[in-house]
Amino acid sequence: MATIGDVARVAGVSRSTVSYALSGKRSISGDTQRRIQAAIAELGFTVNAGARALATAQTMSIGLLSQFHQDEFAPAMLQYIRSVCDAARQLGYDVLFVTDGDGAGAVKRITSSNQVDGVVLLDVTHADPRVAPLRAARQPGALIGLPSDTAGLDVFDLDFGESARMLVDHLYGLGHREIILISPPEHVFERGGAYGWRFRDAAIERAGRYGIRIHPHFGESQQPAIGVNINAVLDARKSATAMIVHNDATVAALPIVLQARGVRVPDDLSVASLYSRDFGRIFSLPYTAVESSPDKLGRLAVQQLVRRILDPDQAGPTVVKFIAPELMDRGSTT
Amino acid sequence: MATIGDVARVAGVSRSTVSYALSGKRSISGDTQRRIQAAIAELGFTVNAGARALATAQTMSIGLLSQFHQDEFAPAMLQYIRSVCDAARQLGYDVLFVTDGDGAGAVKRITSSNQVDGVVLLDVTHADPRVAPLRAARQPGALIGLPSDTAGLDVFDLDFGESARMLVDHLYGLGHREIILISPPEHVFERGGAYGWRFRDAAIERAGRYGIRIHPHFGESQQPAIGVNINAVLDARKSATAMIVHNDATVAALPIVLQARGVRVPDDLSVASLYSRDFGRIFSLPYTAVESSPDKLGRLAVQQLVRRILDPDQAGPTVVKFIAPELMDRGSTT
DNA sequence: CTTCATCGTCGAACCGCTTCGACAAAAAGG
DNA sequence: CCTTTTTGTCGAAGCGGTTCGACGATGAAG
Repeated sequence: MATIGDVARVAGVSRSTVSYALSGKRSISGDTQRRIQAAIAELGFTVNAGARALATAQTMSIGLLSQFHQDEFAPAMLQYIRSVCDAARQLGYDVLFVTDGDGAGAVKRITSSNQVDGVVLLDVTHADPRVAPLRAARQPGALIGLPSDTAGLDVFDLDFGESARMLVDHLYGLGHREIILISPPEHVFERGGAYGWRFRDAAIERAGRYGIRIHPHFGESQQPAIGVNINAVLDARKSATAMIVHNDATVAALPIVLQARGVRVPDDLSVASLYSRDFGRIFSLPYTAVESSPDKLGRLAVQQLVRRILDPDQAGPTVVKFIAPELMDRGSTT
Repeated sequence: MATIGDVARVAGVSRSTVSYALSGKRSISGDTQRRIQAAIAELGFTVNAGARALATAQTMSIGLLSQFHQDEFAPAMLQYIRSVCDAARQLGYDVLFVTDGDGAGAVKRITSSNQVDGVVLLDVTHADPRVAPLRAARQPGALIGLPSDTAGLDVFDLDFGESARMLVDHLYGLGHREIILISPPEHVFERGGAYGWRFRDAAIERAGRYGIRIHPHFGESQQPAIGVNINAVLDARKSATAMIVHNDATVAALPIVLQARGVRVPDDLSVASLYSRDFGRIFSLPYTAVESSPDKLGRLAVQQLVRRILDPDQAGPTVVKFIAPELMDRGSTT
C-alpha cells in the first residue's frame, strides 16, 4: 500500500508538500502539483482514512442507530435508513450502521471510541435509553422521534398532533360524525412511542371540539391478530362511518381484511391513514393519508447534524422541528 | 478525552504497560493491573478506535454494500441487512453501511482507504460491477448472490435451481400438470439477476422431464401493474391449476389480486412461492413456499468473511455455497 | 538598491495506540 | 550459591497522515 511518504519520494518533495497539495490549504506551484499528481496516479495512492482521522480528529462518518424490536413491523424503517445514508453520503460522510440490542451501550461505544463524528438515532421513544449517553457524548446527535427531554440534541419528527387534526378535519368536513381510530399496538405505547399518544390525544381533542364521536383502539402488529382485531372493532362500532389508521402493520393488512369482510372503501367505510408514499406503493395501499415523509426527516436530521459537526458553537441552540404534515387524497374517503 | 498516556500517568506506569494490561498480550502483576483498572475507571478512558486501527492495521469494521434500484421492491433487503449486522456485531465488528449509487466506486473508496477489514456485497448480479474492484482490493469479500466470475471471493446464495425443482416436484406430486411461473420482472433479468433464470430454467427443465406444461411469465414490480399482469396471465392460462411465484412484489400483492378476482386458494388455484418466514409474516402471506433464509445467508457470509480477515491464508480456497432450500408447507396447494 | 511581503517548500512535532527489544528483579535449576 | 530462565516493566520506534513555524527565493514598494 502506497503511503504519502512514497508519493513524496517519487515526486521528489516532502510529505508535507504532498499533504498541502492534497488539501489545498497552502499554495503549490504548478510544476510540483503536476509531479505530485503523477506520482499519486503511478502509485495508486489513496489517503488512509484511519490515519487522517487520527490526525484531524474527524472520522467523516456518522453513526446510525436503529432498533429492531421483537414483533415490530420494520418495512417503514428502511426508508429512514436510506434517506439518512443518502443524505450523509452527499455531505461526504459514511454511515456506521448499528443495530445492537443494547442501544445505549452502542451509543457509548461508538462515541467514546471516537468512531463517529455524530450520531443519528432512529425511532426514538419517550424515555429512550440511548438519549442520555448521546447527550453525554462529545459528538453532536440528531434524533428522529421525540423523547421526553430534548436538551442538547436536535430533534426531528412529523407533527403527529397536526396530522391527527388534519385527518379529523378532513373526515368531519366530509360529514363523518363517528370515527374509529386504530392506534399503534399497546406495546408501542408501553415502550414510550410518543407518536402514539401524540396522535391519539390530538384526534380525541379535535373530535371533542367538533362534538363528534371517536373510538380509539390499539392495533395489532401481526397477522392473524390484525384481522381478528379489525373485525372485532368493526363489529363493535357498527355505526362508525370512517376509520383512521395510525399503524403500519394494520394498514398494510387492511385491504385484505376489509375485502374478506366485504367492506367497500369508501362506499361502506371511509379510510384515512398516515404513511409514506413509498410505503403505500410497496403495499399497494389506496388510502388517503398523511405523508409521513421519512426522506425529508432523514435528510433534515443529517443536515443539521453535519452543521453541528462542522461548527459546534455557531450552529445555535438545539432545535425541535416538527415537520408539517401533508394530506395525500387518494379518494378513500367520502 | 483521556488517552492511554493519561491512564499511564495516573497509574504510575508506562504507556506500553497500560497497553499490555488492556490486551493481555504480556503478563502484568496483580497490583499494577489493579492500579491501571482504577485509573481507567477514574478517567473514563476508552481506546481511540482510529488510533488502534492505525497501529494494528485492523479497523474492526466491515463494509456492507446495498443497492437500491429504482422501482425495486426493498422490504426483503432489510432482512439481509439485519442478519449481516447482527452476525458482524457478534464477532466484534461494526458495519459501515454504504448505499452509493455507484457501487463499484464505493467499494474502491472504502477498501483503498482502509476503512474496512472486509466487504459484504448484497444482491449481487451476474455481471456485477462491484465484484471487480472488490477482487482487486486488499480486503477479503463475501457475496450474497451469484456473479459470473467468483474467483477470489466467497459466494453464498440460495440454491435457486434446487428450489425450483422442489416446488415443481411438490406440485407434480399433488397431481398438477399445468403450472404458471411468475419470474422476477424483466428488468431484473436484464440487470443480470441470475437467480431469475437459475430458478426459471430449472423449473422448465424439471417440468420438461415430467412432461408437464409450465408457462413462464415475467412479474411486475409495482401496483397497479402487478394486478394487471396477474390477471392477464390467469386469463391467458385458464387451464393451469397451479402457480409458482418467484417474485416478492407479486407475491406480496397476490392475496388481494386473487381475492378481487374471486380465486380461492388452494381450491381454485394452488399457489407456491419462495420467500422468507419473516417476509411472509409481514405481508400476511398464506402460501406454501421455499424458505429463502436471508438470516442464514447473512450469517454465513459474515462468518466466512471474518474467518478470512483473521487468517487470510489459512482460510482455504474460496467457497461457493448454495444453501439447501427448505419447503414450508402452509397448505396453499392441493 | 534596500526593505518587506508573499509564495512555495521543508523539517519536525504531533494525533493515540501497539509492539519490539532490552533489562532488572525474582524464581527455578543444578 | 551461582547460573539460567521467567516475569514484569520500560523506552523507543512506528502506523500514515496533518499542521505549525521557519526559511530561501521572488516580486513589489519606496
